[in-house]
Amino acid sequence: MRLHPALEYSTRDVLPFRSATLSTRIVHEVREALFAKELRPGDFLGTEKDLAQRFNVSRIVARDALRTLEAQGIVEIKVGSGGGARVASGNARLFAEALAVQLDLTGVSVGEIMEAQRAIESLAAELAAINATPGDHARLRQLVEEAERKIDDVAAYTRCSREFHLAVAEASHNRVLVVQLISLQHVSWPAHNPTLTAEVAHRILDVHRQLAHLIETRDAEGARRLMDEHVQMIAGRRIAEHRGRDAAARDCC
Amino acid sequence: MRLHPALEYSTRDVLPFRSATLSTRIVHEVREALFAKELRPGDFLGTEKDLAQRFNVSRIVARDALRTLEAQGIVEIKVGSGGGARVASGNARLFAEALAVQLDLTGVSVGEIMEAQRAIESLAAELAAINATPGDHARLRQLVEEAERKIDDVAAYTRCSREFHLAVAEASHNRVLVVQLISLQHVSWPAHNPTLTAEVAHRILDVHRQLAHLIETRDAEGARRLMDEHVQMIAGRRIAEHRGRDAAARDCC
DNA sequence: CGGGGTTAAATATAGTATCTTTATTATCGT
DNA sequence: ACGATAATAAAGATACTATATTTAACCCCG
Repeated sequence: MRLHPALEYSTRDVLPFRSATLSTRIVHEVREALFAKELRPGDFLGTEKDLAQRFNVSRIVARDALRTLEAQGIVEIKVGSGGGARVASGNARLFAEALAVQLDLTGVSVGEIMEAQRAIESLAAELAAINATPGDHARLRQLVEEAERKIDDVAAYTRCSREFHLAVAEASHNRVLVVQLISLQHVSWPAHNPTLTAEVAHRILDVHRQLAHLIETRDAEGARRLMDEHVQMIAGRRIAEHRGRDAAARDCC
Repeated sequence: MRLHPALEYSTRDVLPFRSATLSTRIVHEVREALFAKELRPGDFLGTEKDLAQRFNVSRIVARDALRTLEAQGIVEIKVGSGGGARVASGNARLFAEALAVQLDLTGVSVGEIMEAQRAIESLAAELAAINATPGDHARLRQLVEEAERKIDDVAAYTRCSREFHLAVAEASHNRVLVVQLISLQHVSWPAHNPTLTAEVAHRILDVHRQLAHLIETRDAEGARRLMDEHVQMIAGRRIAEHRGRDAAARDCC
């Protein structure tokens, strides 16, 4: 099978000094080729054996490089005939998890996350009012109705609410905002929603309905302001929940 | 060397079905332990051999898992006596590159990136006006002065400008905003700045000076508005540059 | 002679085992 | 306290077996 031309002559530049390990060199070359547009999603990178020969290393090294590239979402690996490594297309979920891990390791507070989320979602609402298509409008209405039906099932209602926020971001037609919101939700959104009372649920539903309406009537400034306010309310609840959880942990442990 | 207790009994739950590969199972268990706060930065995970024994697999599998965890920034690996895998602390650079790759693979436009950057930086300026310490104020002033000295050296001036924007984000004392800005700059900031004229450079410097002043006088609303306007101006320039580059590519190829 | 489904061969990763080399740290002796 | 030495652990190489997947050959049937 023919290899992608971007890697044809990659061994010509003999390594000046080994930048730590052999596999990192391979990883770097592939990444650079990607940024230089010499590689595009779907391109065939080669098999373990191919890469090993091309870079004049053992298969272990090639394998290490592929593991790293795979973990970074740069390549997809398939086994069997016709298999091997191919350049992946974007994968928001993978990236969202990477951010979640980093935020966890950095030890950021809920407050910091919610502040960022406010910025992202306010802009998303503003742009949604400008860019949303009739299809987006329908989806937002549909999600509001679904949440209304599920208002007594806390878990389902919470999931539905999260979907609504994501749908607003998607209606903005800005994929950066979508990716960023997914990753922040991954960290900030509660799996169970212990402090959700019926009254709060109704208030949230009402805001969502208004948001859908403002977006449909293309009131960008109104949508922005309402979303801003709404996320601040959510932030307050999350921070309070978090303080409660910490207190509970102190009590029981 | 003692292993971290979070991994002591991880083999008790026999695998119900192999979720694709053995190494992914190890990766998942470590990640879950991380999110469950059973593992914290600095904790010792074990050596390749340790992990292999613990999960009852060969060293290659353990190694695959460690390569993946390393690529995701979850662990750091050291060779030699006393070496092995340890849980890493946050690494913004690593994450920024991950976002850059994903945005590249997804094929997002410069416009989308700059919109998101506007949201992030406006909020950063607002929060900087509220949270900045005297040390932050000094750093901002210093960067403005440095840029003033380097105004004739395009590359140095561009670098300095970027530093200023990052310093504002750091002055917000919100680490999420810092991480997000680093990653967006990684994609949007030009290495060379071909359309930067002396007049534009002076105008930018002036805005930076005003921003530093508004942050120092704790005018949150003013800082926010000025930054918003400023990033919109930058966005316009980047988009124009990009169109120019595309046109040039069409002409020469 | 043509089509469709089954089987077999080819291919490539997943995983195992054992080895050498190299980098780093810990230890021990002076 | 310092320097040589031993111990440790990853980096890398080699040669396997097992398993999954696709391609292609084949056979049967219409």
